[in-house]
Amino acid sequence: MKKHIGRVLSILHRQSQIYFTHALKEFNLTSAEYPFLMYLYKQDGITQDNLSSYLYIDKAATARSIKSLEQKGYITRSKDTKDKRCNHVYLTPLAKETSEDIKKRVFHWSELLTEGMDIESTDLIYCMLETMVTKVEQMNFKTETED
Amino acid sequence: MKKHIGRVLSILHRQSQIYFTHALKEFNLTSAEYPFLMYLYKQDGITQDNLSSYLYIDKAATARSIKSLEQKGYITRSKDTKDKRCNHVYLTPLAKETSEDIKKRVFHWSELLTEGMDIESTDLIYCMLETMVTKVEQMNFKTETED
DNA sequence: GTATACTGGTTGACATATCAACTAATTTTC
DNA sequence: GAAAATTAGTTGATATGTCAACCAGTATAC
Repeated sequence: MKKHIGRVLSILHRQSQIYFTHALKEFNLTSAEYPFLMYLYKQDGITQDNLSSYLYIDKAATARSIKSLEQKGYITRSKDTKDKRCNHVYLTPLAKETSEDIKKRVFHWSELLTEGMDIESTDLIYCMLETMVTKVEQMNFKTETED
Repeated sequence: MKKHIGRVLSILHRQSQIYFTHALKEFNLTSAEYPFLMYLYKQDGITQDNLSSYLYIDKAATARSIKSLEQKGYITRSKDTKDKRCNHVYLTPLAKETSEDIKKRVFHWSELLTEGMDIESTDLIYCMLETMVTKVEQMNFKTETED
């Protein structure tokens, strides 16, 4: 019996968007914006390009989300003094103050999904999903699938 | 160390959209449309509502994808004779002729992701992802998260 | 040093999905 | 059986993301 992993991955993605839309509403954040904040909590001051690469999000989408986060007061931007093409993105006090509450909501989603599962299984699944991501990184569909 | 499963699920979802956009281009199918065909291959003649429920896709999105599949000649629709609200969706000869080739492309994506993993692990991950989907099914964020 | 290629970021066009409002058909309630 | 509630499907507004084209700045080639 062949398995089709795409269906479940799509469902979990769509449902997570719905969850975050509601869970982050009180912070005036959307499901598209929070991933950038989450990475900035680990690496404040990185460039938009770094954010795009880490999240595998198109640089156009990154530009728009970062712009929105700036307007909402969560981040500021400043050009690199040496390489004037680069925008460095920094967390504002607002972002820092609310970080624990925001993170709590974000991790809650993972907890909901893995609730009741034993720790070995959840570790394994995280590990395997990460492996899949690194595999995807090495692919190049646009040319490969032209057969 | 807290884990955030959302990031990897999002990445895999977005990358799969990119893969399917290219892999199904020669069939004139999009990443949004193929999931409906996949389910119809198992259950020809079901209603749009059934498709929405199975795929956890909003009925509005289903309506638009089904309309597009109809225009492309992959499916036909007919109203239920007893319950005139329901649209039954049927595969056309075109859909049936191309089914094996389409399925091959779809399963190829799963194979790429799980390549090199042992069968016990992939079985487990499918099982756990399915479990997560059933969990999501029982949630109701819209009200729950209003705390 | 100038021409060429590449890189980071922005913008416009388009695809995909959700939500809300609506219609039409059906079911429930009384 | 008429009013009210529910259900299947459609449409409009909006959010998210990709791709392509573009600009400006940087790096490479000669």
